[in-house]
Amino acid sequence: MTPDRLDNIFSALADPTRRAILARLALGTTSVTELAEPFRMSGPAVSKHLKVLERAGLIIRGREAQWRPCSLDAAPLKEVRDWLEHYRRFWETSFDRLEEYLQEVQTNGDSDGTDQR
Amino acid sequence: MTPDRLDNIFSALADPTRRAILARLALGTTSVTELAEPFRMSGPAVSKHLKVLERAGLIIRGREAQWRPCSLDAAPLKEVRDWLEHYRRFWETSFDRLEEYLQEVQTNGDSDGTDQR
DNA sequence: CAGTTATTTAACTATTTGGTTTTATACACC
DNA sequence: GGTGTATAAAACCAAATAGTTAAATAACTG
Repeated sequence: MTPDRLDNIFSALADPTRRAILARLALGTTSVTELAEPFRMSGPAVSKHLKVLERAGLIIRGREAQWRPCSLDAAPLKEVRDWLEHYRRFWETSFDRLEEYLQEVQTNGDSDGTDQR
Repeated sequence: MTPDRLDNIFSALADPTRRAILARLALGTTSVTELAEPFRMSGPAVSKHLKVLERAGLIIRGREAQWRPCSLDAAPLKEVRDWLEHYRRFWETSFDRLEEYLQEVQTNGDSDGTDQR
């Protein structure tokens, strides 16, 4: 609903480290240290990435002794899916005609540029 | 395939102005000036947003006299859709059990009475 | 209590981002 | 060629991002 939610979600996803963290969490809940292990990166750096993911609602953090286990929460991805849905027809049907149209616009010079369906 | 492609796509989508531009382009090809019109923002600012979208492959620019008409190219969104697909099961089936699990983790594992929400 | 482990916070730095204004380029029209 | 219009590039700035190291917090362990 709020536009900022998508901002947060997309920008959280715009980093390969964070996407890798999500991929790891898809295998199951785990600790920060274990999440950090595959990366050549300090602990605090990973901690910051987790904060970004948490702000986007993509992870949930528990508390278990001195560990803060992280779990995937894919609910925000549903919003992304819904947003994407608006554009599905563009990559499905009209792509070839779009290409044609651009070809025409680039060579020809008399349209008013408002083609669509 | 390359991880950087998704980086570019997601970060291009992480801005409300740019998503609004894509929404406008879904209605049809148009000029930079017309794209800029709804925003309280200078022309060069919009020009930069278009460059980001272009780098992500989300728009294609033609040339028609002194105009550079922009058109939507939704192909990169297909990659997003494919990436999302890996997580679909998480927002479909297992979400409730995830909630339960976290509930358990947060209340359990706390034998000396230190309480935390 | 002292020590160890897990994690976050603080302070700092370099780079990127999103905006500005001013200047340059490309084309159309007279 | 000179003028107006559409757009991009340059130069600049403030704020955000992604990383660092060092210190603080929180919990277990002996």
